[in-house]
Amino acid sequence: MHSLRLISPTRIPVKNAHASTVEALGKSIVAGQYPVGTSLPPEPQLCENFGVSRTVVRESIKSLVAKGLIVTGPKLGTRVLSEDQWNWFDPDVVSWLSQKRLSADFLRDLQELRRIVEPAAIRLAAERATTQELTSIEVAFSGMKNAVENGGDYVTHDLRFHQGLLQASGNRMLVQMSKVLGALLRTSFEISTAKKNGPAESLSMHREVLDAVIAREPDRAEAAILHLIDGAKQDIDLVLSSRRRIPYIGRPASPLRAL
Amino acid sequence: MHSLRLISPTRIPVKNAHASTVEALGKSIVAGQYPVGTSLPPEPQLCENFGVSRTVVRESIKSLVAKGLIVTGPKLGTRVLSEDQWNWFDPDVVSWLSQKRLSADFLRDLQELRRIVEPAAIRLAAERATTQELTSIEVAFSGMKNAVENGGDYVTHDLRFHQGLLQASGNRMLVQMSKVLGALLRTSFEISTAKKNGPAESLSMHREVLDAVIAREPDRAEAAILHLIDGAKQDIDLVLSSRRRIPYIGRPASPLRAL
DNA sequence: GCCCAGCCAATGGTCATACGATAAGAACCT
DNA sequence: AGGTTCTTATCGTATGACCATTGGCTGGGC
Repeated sequence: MHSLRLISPTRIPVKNAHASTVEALGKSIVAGQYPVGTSLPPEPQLCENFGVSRTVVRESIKSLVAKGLIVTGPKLGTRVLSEDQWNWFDPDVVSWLSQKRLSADFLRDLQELRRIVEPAAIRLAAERATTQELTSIEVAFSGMKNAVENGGDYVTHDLRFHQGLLQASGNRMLVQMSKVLGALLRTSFEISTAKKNGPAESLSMHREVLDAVIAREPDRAEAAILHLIDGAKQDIDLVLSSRRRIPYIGRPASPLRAL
Repeated sequence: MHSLRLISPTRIPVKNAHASTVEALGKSIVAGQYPVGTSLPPEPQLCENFGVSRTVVRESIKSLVAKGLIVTGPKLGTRVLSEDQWNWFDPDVVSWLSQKRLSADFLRDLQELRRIVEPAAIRLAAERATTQELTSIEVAFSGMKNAVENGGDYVTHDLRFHQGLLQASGNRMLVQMSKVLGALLRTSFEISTAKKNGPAESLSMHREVLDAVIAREPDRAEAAILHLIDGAKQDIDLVLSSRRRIPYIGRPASPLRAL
């Protein structure tokens, strides 16, 4: 049995039993493999499915309980809770959702949230951002600019830019949200990046946002970010309407690439 | 055996080993008993402290890991993560925070979040609330009114009122947030309720909010809720400034009662 | 004296087994 | 048919053993 473990040549994908079990179970649940209200297979069955001991299965289940996905109890088994009980701000849950169930609903909710949170956050940032935080955002912008001019990973720097803004709001709740919004941002960035001149076009808008924050002008900063957000919304809506439903998509890295 | 169940008037205190261990550990951590970066006592020690088996301790730890409070590793021990890694939207974490560490920072962040989220949510609610959702809010309002006139639990109905509004926004993220904002709402309600005529005064403001939503007038609804929120903020600020620091408070049910 | 390599032990990670506790559903009695 | 008891599947808890990882110690070499 031990020899099996040595077979895998790559080092990274080998996560410990607990982590991979949590991920596998979590993804199956958010993907809808076990409908809400039904029970997962009993523990011994799961042990067999995943090839791990009951200890690992149980600890994994406890992790998912902590994230609000399921409840457990003697005789009632491991029940999937209704979606509004899930912890929609847990980074893992959101990550699984955006990988396994990138539905129009989910994107709409996220888009709406972004339009609420980011403008408010940027107002705060324009008032309280430290020079250090501003520098960090400036660096992200340079990365974006460089990616446009010389080619490179635009999306990553774009993400850093927006997360830097939320960070600069100085509100821990908003910072936490940046982790969640990352899922949406990545998706919308990939859509708009796919458009011709997408990055080049958005680059100037980002510059405007950053300038306004540096100038400590909340109103201007808010207007600029709204401009950016609504542009992204248009891109997403366009894609969503062209395909009636986008229920389940498997590709982790770039879920909407196919569109 | 059945008779035993009838004895206890309160349902809560009887919890299983896992739940109470998670709660005890979680509260100690958010209370700052184990400073960020340090390690908790090793598992055998915790077993002894809580009088449970290693199984329970380990599963509890996994739950806290899932909430972002700690990380574990061989030889590392169980390390407390920095606060910005915590899941600030986990209902348990927020509940522990508001019970064990009701700091001015925490209240300020929550207050800020509320002022961002609730007005936006109410705009959405004014546009999309179903008659059923409106009825549920109306019921909550009746409860508040009744509490003012005949005495009773004002705060609970006040909470239902606001959570009903977020629910009516039709956005799952905002609904999730209502669970978190509950912590702030409860606190601020208790402060303003303590004021003379507090409830009576706020009752008419709530009426105004609800009327605007029913009339489907987002602008009016937003203005009304802002009025309400800023009133609450004043109350909180007043209390906070009268006492320079409110670092740690133990009373779970009504943390600021003493003020 | 300083630095690096290699060993060591502390601690979490995993496994196996046994038994207790609970509640859904069946069987039973009235 | 209705309620009550019983059965039993399933999770909850406990125990003991061993594996795996990693920080720190130890010792040797430069």
